Amino acid sequence: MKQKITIKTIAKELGVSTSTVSKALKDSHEISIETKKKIQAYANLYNYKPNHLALQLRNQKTKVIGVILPKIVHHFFSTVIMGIEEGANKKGYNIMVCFSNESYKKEVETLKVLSNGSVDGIIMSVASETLKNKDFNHFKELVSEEIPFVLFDRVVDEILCDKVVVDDVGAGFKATKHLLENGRKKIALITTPNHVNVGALRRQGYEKALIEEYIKTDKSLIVEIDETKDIKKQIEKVFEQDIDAVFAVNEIYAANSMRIAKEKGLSIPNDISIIGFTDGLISEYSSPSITTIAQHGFTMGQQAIEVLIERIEKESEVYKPKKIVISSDLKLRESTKPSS
Amino acid sequence: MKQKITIKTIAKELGVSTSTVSKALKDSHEISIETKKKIQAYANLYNYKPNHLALQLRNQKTKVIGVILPKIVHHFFSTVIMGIEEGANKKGYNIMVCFSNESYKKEVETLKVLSNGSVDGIIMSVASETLKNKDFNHFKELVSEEIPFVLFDRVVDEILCDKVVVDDVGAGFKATKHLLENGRKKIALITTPNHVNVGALRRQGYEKALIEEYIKTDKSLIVEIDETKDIKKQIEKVFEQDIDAVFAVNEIYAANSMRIAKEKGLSIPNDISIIGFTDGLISEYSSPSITTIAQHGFTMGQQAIEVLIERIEKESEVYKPKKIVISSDLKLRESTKPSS
DNA sequence: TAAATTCACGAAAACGGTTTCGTGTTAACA
DNA sequence: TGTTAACACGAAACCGTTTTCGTGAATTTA
Repeated sequence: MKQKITIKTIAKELGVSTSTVSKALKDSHEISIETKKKIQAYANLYNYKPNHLALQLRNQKTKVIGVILPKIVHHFFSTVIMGIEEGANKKGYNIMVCFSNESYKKEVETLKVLSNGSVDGIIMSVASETLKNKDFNHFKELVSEEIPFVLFDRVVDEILCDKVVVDDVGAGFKATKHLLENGRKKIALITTPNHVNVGALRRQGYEKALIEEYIKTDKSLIVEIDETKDIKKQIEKVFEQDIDAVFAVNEIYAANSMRIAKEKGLSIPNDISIIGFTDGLISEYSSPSITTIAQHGFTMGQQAIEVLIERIEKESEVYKPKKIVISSDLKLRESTKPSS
Repeated sequence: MKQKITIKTIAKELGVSTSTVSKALKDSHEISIETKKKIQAYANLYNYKPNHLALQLRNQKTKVIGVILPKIVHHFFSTVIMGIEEGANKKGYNIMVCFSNESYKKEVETLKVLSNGSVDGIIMSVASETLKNKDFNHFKELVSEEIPFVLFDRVVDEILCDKVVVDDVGAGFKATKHLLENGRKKIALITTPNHVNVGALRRQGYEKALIEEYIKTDKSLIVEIDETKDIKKQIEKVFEQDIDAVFAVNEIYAANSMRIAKEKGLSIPNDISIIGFTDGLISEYSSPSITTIAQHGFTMGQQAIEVLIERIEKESEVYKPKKIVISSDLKLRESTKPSS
């Protein structure tokens, strides 16, 4: 890289001190107009840009927010990023995005890198492996260092920090209720293993809705997908039973379910109804289009960055962690019949 | 944030100089074993972490790569990010991701922020508005400052920097050829406005394939989508003509085309064949699934970060910009008949 | 025993800025 | 004419770290 022009260069070249240059560039009243003009002209000519690193070191802040996501090729998470980025930019922050790839080890490493002063605060969603291990020491350490820190979507309750989540229980309830109102009785649930808490919560909502209708949960209707194996095959099993609806906790499971239903010659939504989660492109563009729970990722991102920046900029106050719950909506499409 | 422990604190507390502490922590032979033990124990106890900002300032490098994308809620771009991130991490770099949101102004601003020393190099894909304006001064400036810089996918030829692109002409040719081999004659092309160069190149491939079969390009079969308006409506127009195939330059256009075809009662791939671009989830999960050109975003990301880091780390060499062309594959699925 | 080495550590500069606190010169005032 | 205030600028400290170059004491060598 080309040698950058610094305040020192300007000072030497113009025969003044660095303080004078610094003040002149800030248009300080301490400096005479001629000197300012001369310095500013020179700076402009050589395209002087203040070195951010030096400023960061002096100000003890970076104006950068670290974001750690389990994955990115994923509609929900990329929407959240958008929300975070928009909010961050508005307040003059940039974001540094990293991925854990659902791995505990990578999550720990990434967190270590980010927490050494590279960022002013961190927003993250927990890797599934971490949720499974239940090893949260890296989070505890972060909290004890008092680094501003917010968790979203996949959060861990025992960590005292700000959190932004969707009302997963409510969403699961809404989805199931809608199917019941369609007259469905044998509703399959395609979900994640129970350690992924959002999956567990959506399941609670599912069960709650069934109980309200005096239907006993039938464990054989519940499939916990192991993502390391063939997803479609796992879902196919539940189709061997006599089911009339599917509630899938994400788009991929919903899309797979629909494909299986079609292959079995079932008509959607006449013979079987399908509801997904995450209002992504698959749900929108498949045919029939899929009724889903819209998670409002963008809003989540916005909320997360908002509380984080507040935490960063008003670090005086007593620390009382906030939990923000974003409500989710049922987005009706063609894969379910409208409730009667 | 809690007051961080620094080398100075340790030095003062232990009654030695900062140089001694620094050396002790690096296990230098200059320091006696007892002193080293004492210092290391203390550092460990108080969980000392070297301040990255100070290191960056001293070393004049950040080990951070800036990435600017036009958008993120997009299968191709998020795949590229994955590739970049993986490659960067391997070499000890982190990535700072920003978005231009297809806006010229935001692109310029973001570039300015990143080029003040916050990053060691930049990878980006150009915003569509910039391509339309044809105002590339911000890139020229970057190049003149000799900041390592690579463009991918949406590149601009006149800028002298490393580039990673897919063989768009070849891809367009392949797709069209495949349709022709299926016996299709009236192939609609759903593309972007011509200023988006990837669109223009794919169109060249399309035209080339037609010429080889002595078919004259029929302008009425080509739709240049204006994304600020309703996409579906624009595509519907071309369906008023008697067409037997659609080549869409991205997933969304392909999905929309399929939906329209279905609504018109056309059977896919019997009455009409459809080919998309970008091998994303929509193509995979729609039914029928969509034959597409796979762009290998992950590979592109890997290649981009590889040449960038090479540029950063061997800045001695003479600057001879590289252009890496990634070949793309036709991924056959249900929306076209296999070639006979 | 004098000279040369080795050892263990510290002082200071450097990275690129900002900011506080002088200070010498000139102009205004009494 | 002496005092004061305003003006325009510079010296130096600071942010946290690394690294070069000393340096005094202890040890080895001649």
